[in-house]
Amino acid sequence: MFSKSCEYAIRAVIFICTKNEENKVVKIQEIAEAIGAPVYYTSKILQQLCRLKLMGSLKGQNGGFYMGLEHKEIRLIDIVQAIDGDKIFNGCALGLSQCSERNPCPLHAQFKSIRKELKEMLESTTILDLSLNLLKGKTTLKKLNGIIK
Amino acid sequence: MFSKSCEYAIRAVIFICTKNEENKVVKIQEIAEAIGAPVYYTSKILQQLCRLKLMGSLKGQNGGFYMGLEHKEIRLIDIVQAIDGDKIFNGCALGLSQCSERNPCPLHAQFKSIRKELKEMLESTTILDLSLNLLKGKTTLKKLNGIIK
DNA sequence: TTAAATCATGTTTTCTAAATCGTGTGAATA
DNA sequence: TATTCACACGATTTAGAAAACATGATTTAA
Ligand code: FES
Ligand code: FES
Repeated sequence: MFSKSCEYAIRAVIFICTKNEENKVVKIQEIAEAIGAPVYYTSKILQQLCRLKLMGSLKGQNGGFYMGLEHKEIRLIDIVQAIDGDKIFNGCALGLSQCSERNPCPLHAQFKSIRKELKEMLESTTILDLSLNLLKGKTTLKKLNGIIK
Repeated sequence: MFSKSCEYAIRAVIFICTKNEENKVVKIQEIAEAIGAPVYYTSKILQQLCRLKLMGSLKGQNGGFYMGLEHKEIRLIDIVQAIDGDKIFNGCALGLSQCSERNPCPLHAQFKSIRKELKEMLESTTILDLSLNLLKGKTTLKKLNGIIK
């Protein structure tokens, strides 16, 4: 569904968003630990999001990543598009070079409604929503035993 | 969504099914050409399906692959599970080691309904259905220009 | 009976996503 | 101003999926 990079990205922004309640920046070490992802790899992904202004960063001592007021409206679809592009929206379910109404693959009709539902979900869900549930302890970013792999 | 192997598998079985109308076995060369996939790779995938009795094969001259009466009821879900396992049904959207109701990730609730719809689609769709539409020319397994990539 | 055709199987190579490394740059603080 | 901390960025390495190869086994037809 999503690439590994995209999964890490989503997990990371949700986590950072929970910390932002306290108006703090979060160090990459802490982020990576919290979401169970490789440190260097995670930092690469977050830098990409920073370039696209989907989040912010501060260098130097007391530096880190943050999601401020200007990022409160970021939605899942923004993260997914930033990392995975829009292949999940216009890619063919059977791998034809492109999905088209004009030349549909045998699965096109059935796939269409699923993709629509997925898209609507990604468009309507904000990172903030997800982070609030995480704060309330309703959801988790790690398995209880701590192993994510 | 699906692995490349799985995409090839689905395209192949649909194609073979159309030929079965004429009660013929189809050579791997013809199959690979028709679905725009690498010959050796495709044969490996089909052999896997044969072992699981999801299709049949004949060796020797005039040999090839076929889908007979005993395979008329094969559904998309059978192919997908044979090749990709059931990670698309019990894998977590955010890559946690496992999807669970007990310890849901932040996307679990939203993802659940989409996965349900996908599963129902795969369960209810037979390869035969898809092949009939292909025969009628309503759908295609290749882009018109022949390039699938 | 022999040769050609075709699937079966194990091994090797290639390609790309994923992960790591090394060095640079900016900011805080002493 | 010097030192240290933390992100930025390009380059490299690793791992696993995808693709190709080589050889074996089985059937048909000449
Ligand atoms: S053409 Fe395959 S999903 Fe649209
Ligand atoms: S726990 Fe992530 S989708 Fe169910």
